[in-house]
Amino acid sequence: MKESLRPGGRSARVQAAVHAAVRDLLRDRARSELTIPAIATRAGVTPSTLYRRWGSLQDLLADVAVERMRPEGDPDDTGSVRGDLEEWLEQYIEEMTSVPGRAMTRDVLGCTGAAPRQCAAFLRRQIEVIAARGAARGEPALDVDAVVDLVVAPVMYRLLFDTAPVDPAWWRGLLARVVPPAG
Amino acid sequence: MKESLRPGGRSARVQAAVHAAVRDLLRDRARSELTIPAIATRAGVTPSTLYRRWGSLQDLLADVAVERMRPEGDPDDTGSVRGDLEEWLEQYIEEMTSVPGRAMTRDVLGCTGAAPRQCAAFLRRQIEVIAARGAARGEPALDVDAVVDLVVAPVMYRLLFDTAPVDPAWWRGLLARVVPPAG
DNA sequence: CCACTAACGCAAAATATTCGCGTTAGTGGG
DNA sequence: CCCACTAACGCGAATATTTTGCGTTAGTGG
Repeated sequence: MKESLRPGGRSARVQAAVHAAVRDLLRDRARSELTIPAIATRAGVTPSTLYRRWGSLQDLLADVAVERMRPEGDPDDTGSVRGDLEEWLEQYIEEMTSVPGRAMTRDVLGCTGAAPRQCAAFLRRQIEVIAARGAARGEPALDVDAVVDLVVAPVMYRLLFDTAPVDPAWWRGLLARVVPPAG
Repeated sequence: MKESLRPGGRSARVQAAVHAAVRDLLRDRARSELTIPAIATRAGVTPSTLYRRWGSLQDLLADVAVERMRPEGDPDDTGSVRGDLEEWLEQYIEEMTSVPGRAMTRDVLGCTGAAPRQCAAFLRRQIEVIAARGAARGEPALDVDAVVDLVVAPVMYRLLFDTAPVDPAWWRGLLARVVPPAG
């Protein structure tokens, strides 16, 4: 994430070790035990390195969360825009409904940097890929803004402001408002 | 916020003093200077009181933010559901677009308690009031869920994930999807 | 191979957090 | 009104964390 002036060798190793340490501790230990000194010990570096490089635990967590939210590839191709969106949303919601998933989003929002914008960009990009594939197939144009505003945003709102699980019928209904069911 | 077992006298005074101290410091000082000891000094109490009662700075800030977001009264009555919503949204967005406004929402989301749910409840309640007034006037029923999902959620998404100002034409367009413009 | 310097390690100093214990002051019963 | 009870607070010691100065290490570019 950090556009380091010196991205090579040691810096990269330290960053990888720290990220791995955060992911490990985030899995094993309670959140209240997730402290900078603990992460530093696990990563084999001194705390001051983390303070200097990330500034605070919040910003470090946001950095790690952004990396975990970065898509590893394009959304699955199901043969139709509607199918692609449905598949992609289902996976996204499943990942983000879990307690650690919700925590990740909050970590992103709790930082001082550009993590939130980056995250939103990831989501939008995935939708754009789906839209582009649909266009190539000759399907009617997908309104990406509408998907963000009328589907992604309500889902995110639920995830952030409510602890209840997200009803599949509900978000499929949202999707149907933007993209008519295939077939 | 705290459903104290003993809400009277001293406890209430301490809470009021602490909330006031947070609001003051939040206005005067930079956010990085907003620390528990600083708040305690300003409020005239010892830090340990804050730690015992609120647990952490995050939870204290969330508590204060919830109080600031609690509506002070019903939305203005403009004579129509559409007008009420427009007026209410305009005020809400204006308040929340500012840097401290956005910070408030993030404070709410960064806590461990029920602040987010409480906040969402506030918003929903306001919309319900508008809906009830409309019903009493004989207007067509307002779908409160639709307002939350298709208007409030997208606005919140923008506020949280983007730093750009919110375009009035855009959110009025969202509103028009749910409530046709008043004739 | 060398000069340059970003990034790191280390340790001391400054701050923040936790905890035990005594005290204060709401609360409820007589 | 008075008293017993105890939640909530104050204080200070003990811990834990964050910050900072300075020497060292190791990428980077010539």
